[in-house]
Amino acid sequence: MELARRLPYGPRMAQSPPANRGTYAKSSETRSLILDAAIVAFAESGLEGASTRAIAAAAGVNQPLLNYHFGSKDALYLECAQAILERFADGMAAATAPAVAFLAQGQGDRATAHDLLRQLMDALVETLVMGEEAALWAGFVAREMNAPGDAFALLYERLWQPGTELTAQLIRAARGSDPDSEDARLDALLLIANMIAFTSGRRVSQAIMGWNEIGAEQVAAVRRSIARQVDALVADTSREN
Amino acid sequence: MELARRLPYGPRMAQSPPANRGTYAKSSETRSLILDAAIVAFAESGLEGASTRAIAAAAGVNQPLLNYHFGSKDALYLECAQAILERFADGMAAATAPAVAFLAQGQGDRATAHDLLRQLMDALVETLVMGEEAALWAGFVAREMNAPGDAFALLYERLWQPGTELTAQLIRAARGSDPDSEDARLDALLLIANMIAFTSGRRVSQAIMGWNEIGAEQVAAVRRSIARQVDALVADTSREN
DNA sequence: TGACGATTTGATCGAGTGATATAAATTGGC
DNA sequence: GCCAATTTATATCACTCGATCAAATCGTCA
Repeated sequence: MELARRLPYGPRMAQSPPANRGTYAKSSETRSLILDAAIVAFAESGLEGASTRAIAAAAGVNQPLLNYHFGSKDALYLECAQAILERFADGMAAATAPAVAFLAQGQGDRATAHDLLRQLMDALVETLVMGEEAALWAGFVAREMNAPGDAFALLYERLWQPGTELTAQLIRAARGSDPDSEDARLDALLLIANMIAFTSGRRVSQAIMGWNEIGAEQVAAVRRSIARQVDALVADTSREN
Repeated sequence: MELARRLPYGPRMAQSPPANRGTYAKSSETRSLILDAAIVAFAESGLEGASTRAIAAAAGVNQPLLNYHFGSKDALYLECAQAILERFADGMAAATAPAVAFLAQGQGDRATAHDLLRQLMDALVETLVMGEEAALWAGFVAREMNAPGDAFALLYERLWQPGTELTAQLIRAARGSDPDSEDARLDALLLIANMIAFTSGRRVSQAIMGWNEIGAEQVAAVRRSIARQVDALVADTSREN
């Protein structure tokens, strides 16, 4: 896990010739072509279900090119995970940055924390439920969560852990409760888990709701339901049952 | 889908000798041995990831025996889905039966509906979060939800659709709201989605909560959090935002 | 333009897959 | 004990898989 951060492209260098890649213009273009196709394939079929030949065909290139550029199928899979992490973080930056800044400055008033929490969840719904390619990312992430593979440690450290921690701290700040409260962490987990209904469970949920598409109207409905949960979560300052 | 119900063992009969199986006692025993091993293997590795040789080895039998009993790998996979459905339904019967009876008798008071809803969710948490083999079922179901395969239609008709419908009707009854309310269905979906945090997401959640095990104490915490959600859900009778 | 390395290709290797065939051994109900 | 159902052992088929290699192509720079 720590090794993965220090040597993100490590395994490939060890066995492949391209030491100074990027000199040629077309090379990096082909690389991202393969990467995009691989993300789709891995998200839809998993590491074992997606064949390198199918990925190559989808990318419009030859099969040995995958190993030339990425060293191995496993290394390509890892780079897909990293690319997904980066793209997701970019899409959420507008909502996470203010929240992080707020928490960093120590004590703030509870109303602001409540607002930031609601905005964070709104952004999450907007990104995951509305965005089309985010549905692919969710498929990838859901597989790795269900059956841990090579990318599990990476996703845990850079996605699940910081995501739930940020949410939990906002909940605590909005409640004005103990900053070590374990309840807030559990509530954050369950709150975020709601998203799965419309990410990896999109097909099922869409069928059950009878929605032909998931457009602005549907996203608004989901957002309302989540917002109501957030309000109930924060309002409940007495934590004994 | 309709065909699947009328001919649950159809595809096998067409190509395999055992027309009158079940005559011998040991035969059915071996069958369930294979079935149990297959459920574990499919849940952990998926349809493509689990090989028939590995399943046979885990069951302690020969590989050709799988096809002798089930006709094909796909048919075995389908029977696993059916077995999971039955076992899950058995485990939930104590909670679903009163709810179904209550709803069948037309109008009941809202407090009773609220109670039944809470008991239904309690049973769901108890079965899915506490039960060990339920974690396997969840892995199987999560895969099929994320990437629909041969068992999708079966799971939809016998698990997701009736499950969310029952929950939604209880929510409506507890609220005293319009029995056609779309909001209740959406709320039911998100409520049930919470479970995923501790089924297919069990590993992640356990690490984040810092729980060494998921025992009675942990299940109680989850149950409290869910119960609070149910209360907030029902209390909110004004449905405009 | 020619040279040389980076990139891309076609062909192939060994391993593993699901399914089937065959023959023999074992089992259990009648 | 008969006889069919079940199980084992072994071998094989046709196929797909990831990975590798030599050769062809491409792009940059001398």
